[in-house]
Amino acid sequence: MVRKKVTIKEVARRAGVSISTVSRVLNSRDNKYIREVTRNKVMQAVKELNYKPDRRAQSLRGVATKIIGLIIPNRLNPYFEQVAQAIEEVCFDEGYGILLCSSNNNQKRESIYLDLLEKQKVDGIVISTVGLTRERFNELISRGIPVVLIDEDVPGVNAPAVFANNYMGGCQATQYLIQLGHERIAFISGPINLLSSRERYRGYRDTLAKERIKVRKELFKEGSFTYESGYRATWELLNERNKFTAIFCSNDLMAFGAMRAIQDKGKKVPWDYSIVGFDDMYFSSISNPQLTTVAQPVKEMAFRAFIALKEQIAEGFSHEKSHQFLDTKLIVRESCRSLDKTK
Amino acid sequence: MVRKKVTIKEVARRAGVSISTVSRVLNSRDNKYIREVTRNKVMQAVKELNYKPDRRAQSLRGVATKIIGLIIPNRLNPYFEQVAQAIEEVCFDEGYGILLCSSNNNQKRESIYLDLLEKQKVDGIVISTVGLTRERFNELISRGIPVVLIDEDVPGVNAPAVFANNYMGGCQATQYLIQLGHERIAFISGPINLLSSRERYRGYRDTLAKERIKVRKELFKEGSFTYESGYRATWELLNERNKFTAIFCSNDLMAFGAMRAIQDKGKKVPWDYSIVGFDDMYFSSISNPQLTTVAQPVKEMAFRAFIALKEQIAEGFSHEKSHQFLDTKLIVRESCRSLDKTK
DNA sequence: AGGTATTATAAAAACGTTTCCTGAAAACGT
DNA sequence: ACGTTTTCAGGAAACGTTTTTATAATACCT
Repeated sequence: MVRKKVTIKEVARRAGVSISTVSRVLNSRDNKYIREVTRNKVMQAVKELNYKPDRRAQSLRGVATKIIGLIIPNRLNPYFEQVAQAIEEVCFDEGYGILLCSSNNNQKRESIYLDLLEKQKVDGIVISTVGLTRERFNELISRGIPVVLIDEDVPGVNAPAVFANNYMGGCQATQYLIQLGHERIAFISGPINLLSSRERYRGYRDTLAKERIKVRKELFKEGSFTYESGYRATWELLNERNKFTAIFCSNDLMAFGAMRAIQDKGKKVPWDYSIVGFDDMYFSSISNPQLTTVAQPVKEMAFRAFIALKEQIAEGFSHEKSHQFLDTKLIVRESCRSLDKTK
Repeated sequence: MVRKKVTIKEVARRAGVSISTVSRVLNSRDNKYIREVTRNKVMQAVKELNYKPDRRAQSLRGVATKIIGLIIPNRLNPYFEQVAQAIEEVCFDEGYGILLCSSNNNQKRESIYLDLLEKQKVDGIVISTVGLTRERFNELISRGIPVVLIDEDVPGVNAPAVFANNYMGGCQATQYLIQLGHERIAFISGPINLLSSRERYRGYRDTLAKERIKVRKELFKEGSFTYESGYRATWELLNERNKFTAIFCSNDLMAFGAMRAIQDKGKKVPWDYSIVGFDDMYFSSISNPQLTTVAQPVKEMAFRAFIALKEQIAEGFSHEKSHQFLDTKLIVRESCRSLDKTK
């Protein structure tokens, strides 16, 4: 039952022609030097045998692997799924496969995956890191592997990077809340070792300051981008009986945790507390209530990341550091209400 | 800046030893025929050069690729994400990489991905198909590629398969609803061309019949496993003014659509209508209300699928058809209520 | 000391491609 | 008829490994 593997040699034999001829027919750049009849014989044989060139062998000879590696921090967070999906979409069109790796927010694991991708000789890597060092990346890059950073920056890395303008998003959410009449706005942050977290927070602070609202540190909680951490942070906030009317959560998952905590306390969103999230993952549009949130331009990010990667692959690693910040956008849905009495 | 690629040859030269010696040291099965001092020299060189064997070259010589392909229908449905995550988990431990492909419920695309995986010479494929033919799979298998079916069966395919006992799940959900006092239970199905859909429906019918409750065909709707289709089906149900008190949705995503439709009609879950879903995806536990649903043993399925794949890889394709049905489990949460007056 | 095991290393073949180099045949110009 | 291009196809090297085979060096036996 184990049929013989069909190689280019088989094809050649069947077509009564040499290996090199088969190859030349297939990589038909210059098939002007091939007789129509030969071409047909070969194609015929290829078809009959259902021959598919072995990518490993091809790539050994220097052709691209047509695989890229994608490393994301977390599968449970649908936001990264969206990133992955978007990247897959653009890869599919170009015949690229994706070696998908989720680091589970674990640096060790991320590093192991990096090794795996290197061994597999992927054409390039796009990564949303959870905090690997500049050195680790530059080392990789110096070994000739194209890398592009997405979503999370690592200052000093010699690679293009594309992310959402997290600062802008922080501003937008805060501004919106203020505009609705909120002044006591709690902030639940992501891990502060991540630049993206800090940027969102900076947006929040600056906007508050701009509007001459005091930044209260008792209204700040650090979470870890998980549902549970959002729940916990909100629960604490609620128990500490600090006065606040709104929470700005650094991502949607935590926002859901916050909503649940509020509900478990017998309060209602948005009547008692307004919530805004960050990411705009799919569930934010179908949850109850639907979540007002800051959307990241995921598709655009994925597209740009892929382009940047291809550029590097093609140009033999020019590695000019090009950072691209993409605009975020506030998506107003149901989880916030206006405090304006007149309304 | 483009440093020379480090190959086994470099290592050999640096260690002052032949290529074969390096290889033998590394694949140290029989390194009893290697002098301690040589071993050290080689290891030293490997370390200094940070040498990592090229997987393409290795696998050309017959070693495993250490990549498996995973094809799922749909990225938007977190259920499949969970499957993917579970499989990734077991792969990671064994050093396998996963080429993740989502077919987007498109057979053409699924087939293209199958080709891609074949070209990449993955060690095996686990696939949740959206309806490719028996022939397509058997052809693939006859070419020596281990395949295991997961989640959705294709009768007549010469490969092991593992899925949840969908029939059982259908029974459990229906039984539960009946037990709560519901008799008019609507059913929103997945695509009926999928066996898993039909099995769930069969469970529903049989349970109704067993309890001597009439199966009303006006309470049946076919959806497509998407949120939108669940919304639409429910909306129709509601507009047709058929009397019913509960809906059994063939997956959670449609259940969310149903809940929204009900809410948009000004009704409440579970007060006006009880809902039960199928899959138990992550969001079902954090939604509002939390969804009562039939859980599939995703981790167990993934584990078994991987084991089955490895067996095939190791045993050179025995291909005895081994179907494994795993038990489903009803997870009671907040989306159903009892109609029992006394309660 | 001479022969044979044993141990340690190197050389070479193979995996499936692509591509460079070479050469034959046809076409062309005179 | 002969030389020169042009068109077509095959041979062989190369990619980076592993593995088989061969060879060299040592140890062991008598």
